[in-house]
Amino acid sequence: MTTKIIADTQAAPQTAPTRRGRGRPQSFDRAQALCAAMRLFWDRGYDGTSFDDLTAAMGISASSFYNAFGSKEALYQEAIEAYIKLVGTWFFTILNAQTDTRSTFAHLLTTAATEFTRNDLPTGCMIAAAATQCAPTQARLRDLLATQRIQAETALATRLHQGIEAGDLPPDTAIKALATFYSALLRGMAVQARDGVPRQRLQEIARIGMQAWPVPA
Amino acid sequence: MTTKIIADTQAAPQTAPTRRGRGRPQSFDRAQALCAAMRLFWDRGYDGTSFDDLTAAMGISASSFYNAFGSKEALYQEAIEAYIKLVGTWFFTILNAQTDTRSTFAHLLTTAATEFTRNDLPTGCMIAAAATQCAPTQARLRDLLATQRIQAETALATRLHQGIEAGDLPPDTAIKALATFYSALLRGMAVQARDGVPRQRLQEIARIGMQAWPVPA
DNA sequence: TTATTTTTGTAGTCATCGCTCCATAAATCC
DNA sequence: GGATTTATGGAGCGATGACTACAAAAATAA
Repeated sequence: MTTKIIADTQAAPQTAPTRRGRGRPQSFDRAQALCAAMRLFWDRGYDGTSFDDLTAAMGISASSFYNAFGSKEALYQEAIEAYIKLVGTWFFTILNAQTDTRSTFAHLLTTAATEFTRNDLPTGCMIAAAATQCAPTQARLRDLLATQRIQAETALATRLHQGIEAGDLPPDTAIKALATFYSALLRGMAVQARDGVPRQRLQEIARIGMQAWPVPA
Repeated sequence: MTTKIIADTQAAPQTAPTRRGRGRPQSFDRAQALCAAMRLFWDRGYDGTSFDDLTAAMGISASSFYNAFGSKEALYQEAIEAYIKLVGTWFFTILNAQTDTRSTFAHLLTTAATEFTRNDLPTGCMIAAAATQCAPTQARLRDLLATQRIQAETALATRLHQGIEAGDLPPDTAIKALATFYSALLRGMAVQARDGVPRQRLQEIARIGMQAWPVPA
């Protein structure tokens, strides 16, 4: 149901320009199948999602799966990208909005509280705490996730830097530390959300988190 | 090496009163084997740790394994308990120390920064972000971990309540919210630690986290 | 129509998973 | 010593994991 919400709104334009090649046409909507896989990975993690789970949720056979996505790991990578592009839009939208830095971060935290507790999607964040503990054979996966987390944190730091340039923040603000702090808080909120903490309590975390905002000297 | 540090210091007294029963005696140190399993689970998670990994690290055979621990899941539960008892001591020690509430929480955060980045143990926390994404068949495990996380948060709330009674905190302090906030922050710090964030940066998070401490009205 | 290209359905394959069976070893109790 | 009890070693089991082989199907190109 909600797979459709995302797939329809965002993937439709991608589905349209499907070049009609030479062979037999695909019998399924690739974007929709990817979205179903994303939701499954999001909810159960990489190890917790079996091949059969995936093909069942995507509604395709094993051969179609490998023909279209290559491998379980490749699909996971695509699912992460899809998550960032389709679900994580709010994060980058807020960071790029034309508001003062403090308001931007306040908005980021409160929106995280609502986004992490949507009832039409799995709770929490697909990336925030994923693959932090895994087998050595899955080092590639762990590094992939860690890299995504670092990128999000870097985006926070970049926005703080812009804040200094705009005069929103004192020039001697410890940007990196502040970015790491809010990054950690967001990840913690994601874990809470997965444990079933209700939206209102996450909003409280957001409120208190903004108390740590640096005061002008 | 560090397995011994923990096993020797804490498990020795437990090893001593091993009742010499009737049958053939165990050929291995149960506490030490449990500690080895704990470290493995801590580093790789439940799914990421295979049965063969465990028996190899514990230095025992499959039959000894099942005779002594019952099953992989039962061992994991024991490993969690051992973690709390052996590794997580600092948490409860600090909460029970006779200092003012603010200093207690500051100490908690800075100690977390150091404990999460010990070089003789896996980084981060074994419980903080474990099993938040897993298969439906592992619901028992996920609930176990979530319960442990809730208990830690409850311990924080209890300490805050004592702070009000001691006059450290205003009576109208939002205890639950504050506990949830610091709980989330600690979990986020644990994820950072597993991503390789150095101790100094975690200390920065701790410092900023204390800026959110409620100011007396 | 025929050839070519790509996808699909079905039926497997091979490795690993957690776990078990059972005869034997090593202790205590009588 | 003999009986009893508990632990160990070694071989193997059934289920599930991700993945593959191959022929048939469905499109386009010549």
